[in-house]
Amino acid sequence: MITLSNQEQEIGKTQEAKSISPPTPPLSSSSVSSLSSSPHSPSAKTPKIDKFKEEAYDNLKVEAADPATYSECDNKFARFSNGAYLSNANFFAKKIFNSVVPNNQYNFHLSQLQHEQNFFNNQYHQFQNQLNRMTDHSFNGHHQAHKCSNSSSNLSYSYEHKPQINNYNSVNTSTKSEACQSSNFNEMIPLMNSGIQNVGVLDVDSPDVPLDVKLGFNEACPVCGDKVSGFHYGLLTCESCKGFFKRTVQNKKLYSCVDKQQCQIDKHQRKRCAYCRFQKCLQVGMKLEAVRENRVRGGRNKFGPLYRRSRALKQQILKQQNELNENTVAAMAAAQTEPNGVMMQNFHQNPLGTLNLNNSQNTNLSVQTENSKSMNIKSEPFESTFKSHNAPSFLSHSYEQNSLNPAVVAALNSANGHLFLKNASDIFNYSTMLNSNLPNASPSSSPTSSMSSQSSISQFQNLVNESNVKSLIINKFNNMHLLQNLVNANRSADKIDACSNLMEMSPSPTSSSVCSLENSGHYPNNMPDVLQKLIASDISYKCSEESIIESVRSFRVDFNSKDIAQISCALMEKWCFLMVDWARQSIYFKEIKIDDQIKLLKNSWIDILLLDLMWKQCKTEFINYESIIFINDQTVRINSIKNQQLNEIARSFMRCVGHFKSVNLQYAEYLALKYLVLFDPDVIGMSNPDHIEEVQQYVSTAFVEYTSSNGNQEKFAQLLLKLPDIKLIGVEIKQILSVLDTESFNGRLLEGCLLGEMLYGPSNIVT
DNA sequence: TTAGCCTTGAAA
DNA sequence: TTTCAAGGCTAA
Repeated sequence: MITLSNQEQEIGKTQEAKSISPPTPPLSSSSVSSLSSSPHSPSAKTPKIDKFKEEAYDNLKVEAADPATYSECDNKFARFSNGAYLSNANFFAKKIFNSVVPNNQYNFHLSQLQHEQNFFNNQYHQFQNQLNRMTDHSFNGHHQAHKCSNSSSNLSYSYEHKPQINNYNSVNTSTKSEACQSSNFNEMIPLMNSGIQNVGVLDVDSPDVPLDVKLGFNEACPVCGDKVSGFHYGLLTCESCKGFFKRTVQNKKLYSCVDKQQCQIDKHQRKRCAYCRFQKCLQVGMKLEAVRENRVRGGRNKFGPLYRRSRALKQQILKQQNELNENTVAAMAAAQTEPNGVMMQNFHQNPLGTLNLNNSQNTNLSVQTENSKSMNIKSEPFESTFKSHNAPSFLSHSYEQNSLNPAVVAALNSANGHLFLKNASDIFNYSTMLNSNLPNASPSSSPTSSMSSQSSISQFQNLVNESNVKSLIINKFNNMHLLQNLVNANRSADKIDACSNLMEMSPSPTSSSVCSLENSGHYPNNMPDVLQKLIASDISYKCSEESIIESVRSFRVDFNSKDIAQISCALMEKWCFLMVDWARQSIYFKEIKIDDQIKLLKNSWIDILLLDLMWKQCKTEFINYESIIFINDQTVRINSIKNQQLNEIARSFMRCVGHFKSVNLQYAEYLALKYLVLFDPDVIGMSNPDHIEEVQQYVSTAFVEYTSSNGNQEKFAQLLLKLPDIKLIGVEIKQILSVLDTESFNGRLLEGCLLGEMLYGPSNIVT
């Protein structure tokens, strides 16, 4: 039993930082402490913030499900005997989200710890950012003075039997400007890029190719860019970052940044700020739990499957690069025979890369893993990918033991939305202003509608109050300069014609109908240029999609089958490829750098899949909310899903669908939602986040303009409010996949798969 | 404190 | 037996 009393909180609060001067003063901007958390007392902060924090700390009580398994707990991490950690960020987040667990006692099943941690860390990061913004805006810079140490003082609790301080607070400010060259990101390049950007001339089988090149060890360290020396603490890093990470964790070091926690970390400047360096280590995915508490030397750790998967991917990539190179050479040779280089151009647009899914052509890749097992990847039939596993029944195994994640329920039911109402109402105001300024504003923007607008504000705020998470995500769109963009927006009149309402009159446009719309060039006369472009870009994908869907029709999802895990993952794998293929040919997206594409997709893949599936339901004229139509056109009754967690997810999913139906979600709006989800400028490590934000603004501006001009000024906000729900469903699904893979398949279910790479790559912490 | 090299030892 | 990711050592 671990109880945090007020007295103990005070212990944590009053301990003073012990700063040690760095060895090279001119370079150093960090101080280090091995004991304390914060040089600033809480009283130095603003009353409002303190009050909020007190509420968050109040009555915090943590109870391990099985005290015997609990081995260590300090002020930042509870460490359990199985090596799992639960950070105080999670405790904090649970409190913030007003956990539904009775009596504020949190019971943790060890198997859930790590999966919950990812979710809560993300929520915590977002909350911390909100807190910073709120403080910055509301208290005129008071917070700024303590910003670097605030992350320590926020969470300085201690526990009764081990009151030592150990701060691994992973709060971080997005370092948008620096290129984050994650090895795992690089791994995906050939998976998605069948163009010629990454062509390398490499004979994998040649004895002349050094082993390090074969295994990808010639890559840059994701932390500092130095040469990678091997897998260390979860991913490929250089020797120095390995050592730095080890020293920091083993010696429980505390760092602080004297600047803005945004120091650039590269090979030459990595010594300058230990705080930012360690934050970056965590950010790119180095694993605290890989540092051994007992310092036992030698042997291997539990990340074997992760490393195996990474290696298998590298092997696959090298092979693909090789094949791609052959294709490129062939295409270039062919292009030389064409007077105008037409073939080369076509190759760019629709290359016959190894993973081209624009048609139903099957691509078989045989990958030799390190243990010499031959593995079929991205091939058809998909059963072959998973056939070797004797899986226990999906329904009868681990998931039956796990109830719906209480934290997710808590997040949904949180009553703390008032903290962010300002942001939400800002969006509403934007929407209203836009509407009133539109040249073809709808009647609802007339003076008589202002009162209804006021009541709508209340309604809108009530909606926002439903969930903290909703507000957090809404806030991501808050800073978009919608009005300014609207003013600048080009609304081309030349594409408007009398057949304008054709698309809107079709609540369920089929691929063929959409194609015909595109071919005829007819769009609703109030449809902004940007949305027209989104549709036009989507057309080619949708036209080819039918053949792909046809190829997955053979998958029959039976929740009572013992092979449900394999089949479901195979279907999702295929679906992922479809989605990646869609993104690759999408306007705006195809123009950005491959590395950035990868990061964006890894950040939003599950949300995009969900939006696609929701749209599939919406297209159904007579929708049955008791059934879900899968991507393979199979209809599954929700009642037939006996697993409670999956059943709940399915119902949450259909509630979103119901909402979309009720507001009459249109094709263009569905596309706009996908783009808003995909183009997230807060994804860490983007080479040009400003451009991503710019695209997001284009789309959101057009979105607002369009819905407003259709007389529904609230629709944009209403649709936006569903994104957090979709995000949460995605989190749950990813959690299920992850637990299933690790617990039932020892990490082999998704090994070497795109799905696995999407799931397990370093998290893109959204700030 | 850093970072390159060495030793260790469980898993493959 | 080999591999390789841990921790240890130590010159800078």
